[in-house]
Amino acid sequence: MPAKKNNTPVEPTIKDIPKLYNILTDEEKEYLLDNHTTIHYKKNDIIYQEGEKPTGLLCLGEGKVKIFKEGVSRRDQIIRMATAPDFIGYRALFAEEMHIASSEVIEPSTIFHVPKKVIYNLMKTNPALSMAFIKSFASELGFARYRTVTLTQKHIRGRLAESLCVLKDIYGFEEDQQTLAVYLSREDLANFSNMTTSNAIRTLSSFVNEKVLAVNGRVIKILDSDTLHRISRLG
Amino acid sequence: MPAKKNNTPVEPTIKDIPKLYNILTDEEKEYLLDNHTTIHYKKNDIIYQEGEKPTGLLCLGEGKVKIFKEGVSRRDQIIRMATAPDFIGYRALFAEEMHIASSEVIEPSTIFHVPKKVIYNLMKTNPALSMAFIKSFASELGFARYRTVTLTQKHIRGRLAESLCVLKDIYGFEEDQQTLAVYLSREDLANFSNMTTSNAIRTLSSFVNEKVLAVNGRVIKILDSDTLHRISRLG
DNA sequence: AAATTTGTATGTTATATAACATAGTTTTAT
DNA sequence: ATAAAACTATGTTATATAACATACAAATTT
Repeated sequence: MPAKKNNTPVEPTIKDIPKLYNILTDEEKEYLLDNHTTIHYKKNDIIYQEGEKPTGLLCLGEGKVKIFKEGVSRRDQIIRMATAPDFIGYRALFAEEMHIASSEVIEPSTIFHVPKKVIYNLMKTNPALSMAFIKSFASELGFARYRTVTLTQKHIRGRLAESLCVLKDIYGFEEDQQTLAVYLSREDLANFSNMTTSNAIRTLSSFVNEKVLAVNGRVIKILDSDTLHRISRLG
Repeated sequence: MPAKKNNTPVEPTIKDIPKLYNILTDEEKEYLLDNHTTIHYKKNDIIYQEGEKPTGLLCLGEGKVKIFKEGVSRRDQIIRMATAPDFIGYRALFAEEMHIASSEVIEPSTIFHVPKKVIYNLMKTNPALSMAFIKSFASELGFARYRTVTLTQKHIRGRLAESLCVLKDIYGFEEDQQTLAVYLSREDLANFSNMTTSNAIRTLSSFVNEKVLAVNGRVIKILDSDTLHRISRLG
């Protein structure tokens, strides 16, 4: 196993997905441990693609992935940024539909694949597990609706500011408590904020001029969090 | 009980919510029948408002309601149009959050209120019920994401055309197989399509000129469904 | 190391749509 | 019945943002 540059000490296991593992009985835990596979992905790998059929529950044990939908005229829209220990691709699984979005790795990731049959069996015996998925769905749906309104109604500055706040909530800061702990291209930032890449670059630059951010390549420091939130709030 | 002008013959009961009632055991059915209330609403009534705390599961037994979020600058956005026998307000219930949207009656409606405790008890004993909610959530989340992309990326004509197609899917046609079986103000149509009222009126007029629609007040006839779908698809 | 590709930066122009204005029409309230 | 309010219609103007263009920088490939 290669040495890690970050401070994650050990290889993650499916035990690191608490909202799945922790609510199981000992017997169920054993069943899960015996019936899942671990897959490692490197940056830019595609985990699944729009139109494919889900085969099981995917749990992000480590890493960062983006989930995006192909837009009307080839302009992608990032609908979700996931982090460990999130479930991914489970909407299509439970809806019994094809994936309506694709999933691409942003940072080297470890994924646990629990076959559909296995997860359904667990849900039959454990009501708390179903409840956990219901909770996940309810909160994702809330977020999706909130975003629909803001992405359609806020102006560019508000949208980008909001996206940065959301990224901060999801990934947090590095040790300096300023640097966003996710490193996206301007294009990804644009696709997450519903704007063109040019406008993401431009707006980022004006935030730097206004001393709200400091930007160096993909490294974004939030210097004035209050102002950033205010810009986001006012639209 | 007043005579009905439409062909719904009888007062609905909670037995008319199949995805809830039909999956229960006899014992559970009795428990549900004994532990819910029926509320009648008239047009323009508010069922619940953004910020309120849900107290139970609401099932729309009859009628039509709109669910909308207050936008950034007082511009409402209709995020869902519901019809019997839909669940409403259940996202906030299961997320254990305040409502993030408001619900207003479009057509006289009958709603069954199942106290939170009761629905949770039923879910504990009946895994199929949880599964039904998971399915509901998964399909709503899919729709929400699809709409986020189209409302942000399609042009006005495409957005309005899509909204009309969606309304057709939800409410269907009247007996003539042409007239949309829901009668919305231009403002509601606009708020459902992410545009100003003026632009909804204007675009509706151009669809009439193009013989795609026939419009008389709030009565909308879809004359050329293929073209309408094409306009929606091309954005 | 050179060449190619990909990403970033910034200026200019075009355009879709909001904002505003006015008026006619229908519905609701007094 | 009349007044008031809400809704619909259409024309004009303003503006936010996309589209396009060019250049430079960084990363990747040969």
